Amino acid sequence: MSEHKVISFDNIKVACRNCSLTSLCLPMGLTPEDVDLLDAIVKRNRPLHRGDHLFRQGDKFQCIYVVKTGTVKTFDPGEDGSEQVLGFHLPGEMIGLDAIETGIHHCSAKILETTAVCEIPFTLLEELSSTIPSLQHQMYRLLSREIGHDEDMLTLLGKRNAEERLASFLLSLSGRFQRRGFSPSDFYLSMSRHEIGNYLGLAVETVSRLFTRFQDDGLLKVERKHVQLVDIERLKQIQRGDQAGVREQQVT
Amino acid sequence: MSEHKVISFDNIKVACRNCSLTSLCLPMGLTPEDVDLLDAIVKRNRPLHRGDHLFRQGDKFQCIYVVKTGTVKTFDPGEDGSEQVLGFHLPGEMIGLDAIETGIHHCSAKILETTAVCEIPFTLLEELSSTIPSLQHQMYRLLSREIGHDEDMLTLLGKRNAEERLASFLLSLSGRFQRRGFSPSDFYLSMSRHEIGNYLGLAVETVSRLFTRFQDDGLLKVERKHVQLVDIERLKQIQRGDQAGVREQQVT
DNA sequence: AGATTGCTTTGCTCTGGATCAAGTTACTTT
DNA sequence: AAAGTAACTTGATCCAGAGCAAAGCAATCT
Repeated sequence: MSEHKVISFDNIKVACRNCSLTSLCLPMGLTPEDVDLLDAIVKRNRPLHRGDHLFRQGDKFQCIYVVKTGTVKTFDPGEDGSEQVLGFHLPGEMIGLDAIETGIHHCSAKILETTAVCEIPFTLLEELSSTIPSLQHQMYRLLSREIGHDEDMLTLLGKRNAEERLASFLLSLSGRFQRRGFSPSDFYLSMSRHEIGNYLGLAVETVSRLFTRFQDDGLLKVERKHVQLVDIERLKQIQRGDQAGVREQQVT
Repeated sequence: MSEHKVISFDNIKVACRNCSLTSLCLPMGLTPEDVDLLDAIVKRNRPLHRGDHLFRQGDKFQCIYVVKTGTVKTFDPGEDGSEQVLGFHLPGEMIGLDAIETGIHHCSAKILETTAVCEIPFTLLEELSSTIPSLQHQMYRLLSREIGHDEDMLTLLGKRNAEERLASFLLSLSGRFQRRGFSPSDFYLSMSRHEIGNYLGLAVETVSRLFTRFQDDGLLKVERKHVQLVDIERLKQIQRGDQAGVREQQVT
């Protein structure tokens, strides 16, 4: 019964230069000719479905992936199966950069909702980047950004409490949606409470309780996967640990 | 009274090709000629002293640094001064990769003990790397390694308990010392208990207590900064959460 | 030598979140 | 529609590790 009748992406001949993600994943300063060269090595595949693996830890590293639509989660499965979620990847975000060093995928990547990805053979990308300085530059920037982002996460896990972590998480999503032209205050979560907790180093129950509490305090509205951020300012205060946090006591 | 009479490194004309760190920081597959080119852009400075800043968060990013001798700690000072230690860098390790993206240093770097560093102007390195494919490749690998390492830290902070974290930390140092030709089981800590705790997301007191407990259990000997790992095997068990942990109960 | 300062250790108490244990609600499948 | 299953919520309890306070020790200064 694969009569899914999904929109086939095969016939969509949108080159990189026309891709709506250009400003997110492509180097600024590439000439149209350069973009065509890059475009030529990018493979566009049929959409993947929830639960599919983009790759698994231990797989040979061949390609860098860029999310076009949908969401992908990356995680370290752990010897004993005690999965650690490493990230949730939205359209325009790259996946697989941690595999360059060893040539073996260091984490696994799983589709959270119907997703289309671009696939870029790394060897070709690398060759191309040595002939196009601005592409090389962009690659360095992307890798560097990833490092910076991971460092932010280290601070989150090392220093922030549960409230601050969830607030940060929601604000991060909010900002990323906004940059993609979606509402920063009204969106759907494509990951489960369990996955959020895992990502933030919290138990599912804690995440659930915090959602309830944030809602009771008028910071947001949640219903299942649907979130509406009502008071972003106060969420930002919580994020930076601005004392008082939720349950703002009336300061006399 | 700058009559420090420190060993001047100015007259040490050790080129990269002769540097003992070659296998750690230089690309495999660079021809001797390539190494000379790289060598030409590397600046070698006089040693820095405990407490000196290599750079501060917010500084303009100009150079990548490589530790030659000594130890450097990187950290995010945090708005409110609630420092988060991001890493301890031993000889052969690179610093500053997270600044490429924005051109502004994302974290600060401080010297923990008298340290010599090589300074590589990034713009020159970047240019050079586009003419030497194997150098470019090595740069990608180094950046990727950093990402992989940060991801490992995320798992450490997100999933491991205090014992597992300290064991991991000690084993990481042990391995890195070994690769540099030093004893893997007998070394000095150049960072304080406070800094270790901060790095591992633990309170100083917890770190101190764990050292005591590990010692009581015959895993290691500590005296101030001096550590001797006595039972590395058991430390590895603890690291991977191999149940029983310390206080191995007699299993009848 | 004695005093000052800054780590580090140790004991005691407290708490944020984990864990355990039921429910509850929403999808799927039949 | 009923039944099953997976995700989520909520309540109750517990505990690893934080925080506080007070020594203990080294290293430096006077």
